[in-house]
Amino acid sequence: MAARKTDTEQRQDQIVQAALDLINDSGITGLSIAGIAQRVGIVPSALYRHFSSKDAVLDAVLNLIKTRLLANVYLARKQGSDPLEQLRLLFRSHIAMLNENQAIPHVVFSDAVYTGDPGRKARIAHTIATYLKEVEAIIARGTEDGTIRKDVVPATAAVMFLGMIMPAAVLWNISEKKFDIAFHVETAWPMFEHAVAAEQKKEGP
Amino acid sequence: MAARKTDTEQRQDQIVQAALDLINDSGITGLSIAGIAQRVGIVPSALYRHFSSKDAVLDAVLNLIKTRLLANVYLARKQGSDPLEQLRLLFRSHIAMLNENQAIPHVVFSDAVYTGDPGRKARIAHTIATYLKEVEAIIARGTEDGTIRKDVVPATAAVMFLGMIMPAAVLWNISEKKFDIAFHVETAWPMFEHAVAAEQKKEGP
DNA sequence: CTAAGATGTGAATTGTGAATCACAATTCTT
DNA sequence: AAGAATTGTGATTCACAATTCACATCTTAG
Repeated sequence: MAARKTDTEQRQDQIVQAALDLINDSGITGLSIAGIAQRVGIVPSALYRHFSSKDAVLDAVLNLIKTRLLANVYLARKQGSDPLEQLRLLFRSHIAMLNENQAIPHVVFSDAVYTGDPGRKARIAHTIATYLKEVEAIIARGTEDGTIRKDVVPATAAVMFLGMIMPAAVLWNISEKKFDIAFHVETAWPMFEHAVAAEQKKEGP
Repeated sequence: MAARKTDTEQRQDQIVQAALDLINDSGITGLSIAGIAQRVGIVPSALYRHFSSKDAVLDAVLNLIKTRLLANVYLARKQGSDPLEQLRLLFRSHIAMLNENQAIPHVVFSDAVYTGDPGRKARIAHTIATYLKEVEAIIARGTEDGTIRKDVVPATAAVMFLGMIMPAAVLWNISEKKFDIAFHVETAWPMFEHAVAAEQKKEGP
């Protein structure tokens, strides 16, 4: 049954990914060294060859999440032609991300993350703050180029942007996937646009 | 050191309140039989005279939260003259509630709540759904009496209403209370109003 | 090929927190 | 006030999960 020996670097990646998957399935509560090890195909004690502690694994997971979140932002910024379009893309991709990455709300909202290293809470706060700053910057650019109304407060609009995603994630998760997320995306965006856009887009002929 | 003997009913109230307080302070993770007992002033094993298990305590806490949430809605509905005003009042009181009741987001978001009784998740889902239905009903009344635009989808608007509160709660909590929640209330509401109201309120002369 | 280093394994250790139980102290009933 | 019922206590059990450790096995540099 001996597992094939593998580079620490690869193992670390496998472990972090397994941890993320495990959180997706069973939440933070279900995150155990044994569970991770099983998914990776090694024995629990072997995991300590690659991470010094469970906390260290959790930190690595948080880093991965941070990376993915920000990658999303950069992609949207690159692909969208104007600020409003960039936000729309970000909104859609972020929602699409929920399927595979329920772990994000699980980890970010759960206080299980806070016990242990006290610096971790600060680091999560920093990640969220960074994400919000990015959104805020997009909005600020929108107020400058006229796509977004001048009286919109970028910081607040950024929080409300998050407010389209966060409740949707929670509802979708808590309702056993019964919450109609596609409908939400279609109807929430026009509302948000109405709240911030300088002029409404006309539809039809 | 023997604690004074007290009616089970009173003790149950004390225990639920202590549990709620404990969650406020230390999150779901910090919720322990020992911790609750200490706050109540009894010994851990004594708690089992009043609740059959930790799960039973948690269920009682959820009930308390449900009651408080809905009480908020009924009060706002009673005091507000028109639907939009009712929403504004609900928003403010809900935010004000955050100080004492951080436990609500803690409990709702934490998956610690889901492990154990599988019916609990459903019950939480039901509570949130009920809350949303109430908000939705207010909005629907608004579209009828003309305070809210006809093209606003009540269900979506209700989720976005929640979206003003939920991220604020999380940010406030995660930033060690540094998030400027008063500012958020002042600036988010006009945005929401702009998104749904039939006409903007005029300011100044 | 072989020794050193890296990785994997199973058993044992430790800590934690929920739950149980026999017994003690109190409150209540009559 | 005596006995029953209720509530409180301390010791203890139980399950579970993280971590450590001595030893086994693989990989690779030389």
